[in-house]
Parts: sequence; structure tokens; C-alpha cells
Amino acid sequence: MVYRRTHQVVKRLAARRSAILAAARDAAAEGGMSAVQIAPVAVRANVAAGTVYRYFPSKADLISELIAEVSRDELAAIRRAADAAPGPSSALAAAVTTVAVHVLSQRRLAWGILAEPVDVDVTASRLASRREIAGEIASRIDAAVRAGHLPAQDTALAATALLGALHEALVGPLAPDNLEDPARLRDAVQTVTLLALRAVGVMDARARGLVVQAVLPAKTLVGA
Amino acid sequence: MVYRRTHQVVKRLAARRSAILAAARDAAAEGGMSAVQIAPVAVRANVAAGTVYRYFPSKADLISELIAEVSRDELAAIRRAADAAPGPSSALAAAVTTVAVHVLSQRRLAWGILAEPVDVDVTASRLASRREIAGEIASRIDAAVRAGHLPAQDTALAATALLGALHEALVGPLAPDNLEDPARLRDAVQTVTLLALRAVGVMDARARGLVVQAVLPAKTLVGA
DNA sequence: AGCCCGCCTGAATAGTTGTTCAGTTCTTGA
DNA sequence: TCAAGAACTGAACAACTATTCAGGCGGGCT
Repeated sequence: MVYRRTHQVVKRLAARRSAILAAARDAAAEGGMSAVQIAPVAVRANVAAGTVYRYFPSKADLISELIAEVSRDELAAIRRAADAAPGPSSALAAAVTTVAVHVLSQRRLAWGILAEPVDVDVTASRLASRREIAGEIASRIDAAVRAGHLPAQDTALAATALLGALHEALVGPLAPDNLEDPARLRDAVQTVTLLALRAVGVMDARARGLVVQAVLPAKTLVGA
Repeated sequence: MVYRRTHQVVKRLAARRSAILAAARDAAAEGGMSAVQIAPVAVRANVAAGTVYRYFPSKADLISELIAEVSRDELAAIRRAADAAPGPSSALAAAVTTVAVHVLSQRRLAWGILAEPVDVDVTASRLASRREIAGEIASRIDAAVRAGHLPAQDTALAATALLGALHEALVGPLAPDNLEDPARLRDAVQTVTLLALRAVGVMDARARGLVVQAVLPAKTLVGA
């Protein structure tokens, strides 16, 4: 055996893999999932089309990993925001606001990850992604229920419904289109957060209070 | 001119067009939008593939018309249910319940119409469909607001969010899977309707009352 | 009956992309 | 420097379906 992967080579391979993933992510953020085609992604990553297949068995695997990566980032952000909140209701508000802000700050990517038609099967990956995020929201709802702040309910279904509402209202085809304006963006985030909190049973007045509290820290996320 | 379309021919042409659309609808209901391919649809409709193109300029047009047709049916059902309700809040509850029941009774078709990846561009048609349904819901929310039953709000955004919540919770990939059972189906419909009503500001207790009232007439729709 | 014209057929066409692979280049260890 | 093998290249391949069109078929007019 006269050839072994030296540390330097391992690093280069890892860098290349990251570059391909990053290229895919950039392409998705710019042109949606339909722009994530092997040849263009390879060009972006400065490799040949064939090389992509040395790192990902198929396009489906590439996109699945992209979805998983974005999903991990989002989940971490949600946890960070919720854990920083003073109580279970605030945590729920923070979690919802975080989802809203994230989704809005990368609408095209979010749409691609969530719902855009793709020519390969990535349902499993999307399912896993939603399951994770929905699970996190569900556990936050659950905490608020246990604390006696909300009526008992099917938290899994509620979490799913909440995410559906956020996504449809903010990145779906009927989403308002003037969200470049920061003020409008904040309004939209507040509105959907308010809807979400009321949906799970928070009283209107209290929900309004939670919303403004949650939006303050979330504003810092918009820049990030 | 020695050839003119006789009445009989006109009828046959119309029947064939309907047959093709019905075949497409059946295919979508059975196997989702991916099953709506020209050749299989043509077989179902007892015509040759080429004939489909005498009635629809392209596959995109065929699917667009399918979407429009289903959308029309749904809109009519919503209006019927809402108009039969005694007051604006009941009407809203009835509208939401109707959407939920419809969507659940044809989950595969609904998923195809709403969100399933299609290999041709039908975004315009889907957009129009959502706009119609969302507009109807929005006007029902608006009526309840004007009647003083709900707080003032962005009704268009609220309607969009409501539909997103319904769709994601009932036909999305995280939707519960035991909905064949009528009792579970009713539970799911009630749960999401309750969420929707609370989201727009109906008090929990009142919302629960509206839900049970709305589900009674809607039960008859399940069979239809 | 006979001619005409348009509808219908379905095999062939065409365009799009994911995937492969033979040949080339680069890296390693002696 | 060189042999060996891994990594990379990119043009060719493959598969899938929407779409077309030349030729047949049948209904409509005189």
C-alpha cells in the first residue's frame, strides 16, 4: 500500500464536500430547489459534475443533506431562543418568533426546504426535518400546558398546525410581498406569532404582551 | 364548407373533454399528481395520447383546469356551509370545518392540488385556487370582526395562516395517519377547527361551542 | 352513394438532466 | 524519480415523458 490518505488530503476532501453543500445551499437560496442541479452546483463548487458523485451517491442524498443541515441550524436557533426565555409561555413565543424570523430572512431557501417541488424524492428528509422542528414546538407547548398556562390539548397536532400557519402565511404563495421593509417584516412576525399563541389557548391580552417581548430579542437574529 | 359540427358532435367533444378531466382527477385521487401523466390519463379516458392535446394545449393546462375545478367545488361547499350558519362566528366555524372535512375526505387529491411536486408549472393555478379559498375565509373573518365578535386584525394574513394550519395538520406529512376511523377523523376536524377559531380571537369556551355546532352539519358532507 | 374534412391514433421525436466511466492528473511512500 | 492507486474530469449515456404528426377513420353534407 503505497498511497494513504494523509491528514492534508482528508482536510481537502472535507473542504470539498462542504464546498459542494455550500454551493447547493447558495443555489437553493438564490433560485430555489429547481436551481440545485448537479452541473451548476459543480460549477459553483469548482469541481466537475462527476466529482459530486464521489461525495454524494445521488442528487437525492445531496439535497437530503442540505435539508438536514438547514434543519439543524434552525432547531438550534429555536432552542437557543426558547431556553433564554423566562418562562414556558415566553419560551413558546420565542420559539414561534424564531421560526418566523428565520423563515422570513431566507424565504426562498425556506420554501425550497419545506415545500418546493423537487425532481427527486426527498420526502423522508423533509419529514424528518419537520418532525424535529414540530417536536420541539410541541414540547414547548407541552411545558406551557403543564405549567397551567394553556388548556390541555393534542400538542403534536397543535405544533404541526402552528408550523403550517407560519409557513403558509410567511413563505407560501399568498404571503405578503413587501417584507423587505423591516417594519412590515416585524408586523408580519408579530401578527403570526399572535395568531399562533392564541391558537393554542393564550388569552388575547396576554398573547399581545408575549409577542412584543419575544420580538425584541428576535430582532437581533434578523441581521445574523 | 361541407362539414360542420353538429349538435351531437359538440356533445361528444364535451363529453370527451370531461372524460379526460375526470380521468386526470381519478388518477390524482389515486396516485397523486405524479400519476397524472398523459399516457395513463389517456388510457383511463379511452383515448389516445395525442387526443389529449386536442383538448388541452399542454399537460400544464390540463392540471391547471383540474385544480380550478376542484377549487370551484370546494369554494361552493364552503359558501353553502357558511351561508347556512346562523351568525358570522358560526359561519366562520362552518367554513373552517368544511375545508377540514373536504381535505380529509380526499387527502391524496388535496395534497396533489395544494402542494405535491409536479413536473410542469402550475403555480399560477395553485395561486388562484388558494387566493379564492383564502379570500372566502378572509371575508368570513371580516364579517365576524365587523359584528364585534373578534378583535380587529389583518384578515387576509389570518385566513392564509388558517388554511396553512389546516392543510399542514391534516394532509401534510406529519398529519396523523389513523384518520380512516370516523371517530378519529371527527376529533381531528374538531381539534383543528378549535385551533383556528382561537387563533383569530374567539374565546376558548365559545370556540368549543361553535366547533360542536359546526361539526354536526359537516358530518353529512363526509359521505358526499 | 360519394366526397370532404376534421377528429383520432400511437409510434416516433425531442428535450431535459441525473448518472456513468475511460482516461487523465495528482498524491504518496520508497 | 517512480510505481501505484486514488481522485478528478467531462463528454457520452440513459431513462423518462411530454409533445408532435403523418396516416387512417368516420361522421356530415349534397
